[in-house]
Amino acid sequence: MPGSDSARKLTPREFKRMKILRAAIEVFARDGYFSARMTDIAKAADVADGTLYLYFDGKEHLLLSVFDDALERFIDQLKREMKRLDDPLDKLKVMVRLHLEALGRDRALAHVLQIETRHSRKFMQLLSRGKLGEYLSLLNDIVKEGQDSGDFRGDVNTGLATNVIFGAVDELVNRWLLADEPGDLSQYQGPLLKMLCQGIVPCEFHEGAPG
Amino acid sequence: MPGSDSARKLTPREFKRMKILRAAIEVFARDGYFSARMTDIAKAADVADGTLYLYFDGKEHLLLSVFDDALERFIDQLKREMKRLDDPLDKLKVMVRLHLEALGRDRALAHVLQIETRHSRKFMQLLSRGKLGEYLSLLNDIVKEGQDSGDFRGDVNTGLATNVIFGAVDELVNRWLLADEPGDLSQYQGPLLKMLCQGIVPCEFHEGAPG
DNA sequence: TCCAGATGAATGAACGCTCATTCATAGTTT
DNA sequence: AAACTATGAATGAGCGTTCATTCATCTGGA
Repeated sequence: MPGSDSARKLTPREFKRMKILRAAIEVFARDGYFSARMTDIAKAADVADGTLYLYFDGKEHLLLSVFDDALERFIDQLKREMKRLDDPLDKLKVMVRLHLEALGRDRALAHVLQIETRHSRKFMQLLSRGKLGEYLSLLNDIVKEGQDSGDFRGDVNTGLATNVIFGAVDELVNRWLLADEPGDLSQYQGPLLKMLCQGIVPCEFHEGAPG
Repeated sequence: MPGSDSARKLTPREFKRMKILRAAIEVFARDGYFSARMTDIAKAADVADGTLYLYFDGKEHLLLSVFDDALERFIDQLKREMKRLDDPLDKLKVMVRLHLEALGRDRALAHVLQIETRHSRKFMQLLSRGKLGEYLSLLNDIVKEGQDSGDFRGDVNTGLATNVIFGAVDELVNRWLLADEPGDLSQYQGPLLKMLCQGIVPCEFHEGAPG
């Protein structure tokens, strides 16, 4: 179901573009970027091979478009939700929830975002400086805000904290992708946040910097 | 420098095998698995194309061998170090330190392990059930031991905690791989552990489960 | 309403290039 | 000279991309 995203009617061209993107997601997820064949994507989109090139510049551009399209949607949603909230911890909760929900809802997309777009360093760098960078920057802002307000510890490096949070969520999604019997991804939201907030060592044992 | 790993002399055959593995690491890291050409690996190993097939069953087997070889070495070292220690927190520290040091020492290897071996789900599943699974299992044991002894919180799911720790380390390595000006990877060991142990929220704010 | 002509989106067979792999030959050791 | 190891040019399958052709739709004159 392509359905209702921004509640606006799609032109025939936009509709076909989306059909191709959707097909690309399925095929990239099933076969992997390099093994996936343009012919198969065309077949899945119910479109001729050549048509792909009327909508996208080539295979690589198609993959990039999948990524950009998905992240743009997600970031827009995120920004909208953030406006309603003040408490940094609430913001963090919502961010993690949306992240897990968005990917939990669409395994194929999750696979493409998590695995297929990480092939070459060059490619990753492109992504990092684009939409992914924007996403990380949003997360970083939340952490910073929490530290400034005293809701979060001030004695951990902001960038490192951002890194740990993102890494934890990211890895959780990865493990869910590899699991034989997946279950609901967003069920981990609560426990994950608890661990990120409180750490693994009970308070009474906390000392200065370890190591 | 291939150098002194198990302090044993290598047969000529073992030596050439290692030379090929090393070359494969460099070329896979530089070009990515799919773009890398066997010819280039042969050239880098100073060996003819056909020779590769006297030592490995093909391109995919070569990538898998890089992974297995590196992880086997690492796991052996880890097990040796663990024997000397009792305190779970010390074990965790050492594990994180060795992880960061091993990859920090060899960027090309890090790149192959982090990026190139994650291409297809099928491939990842193979890895997860092999050496990578063994590594995760070691980490899981440490967390479990700490929880049983009361050194770590018992109220977080063991698997999830393992996941968060691994995800955090893994993502840290990823960001280091993408950085323009890398710096020393193991410098983050202390801060990373601190954050994993204490979380991001000060003790006085801790409550029951969030969400 | 009907039709001739114009438009450009869609098609898919064919092209051309890129490698992974092979194997006939050459070299080296015992 | 036999047995083992290495070589690297040749092979051929696979696949991204192109482009000559088709076809559905639109236009406007009768």
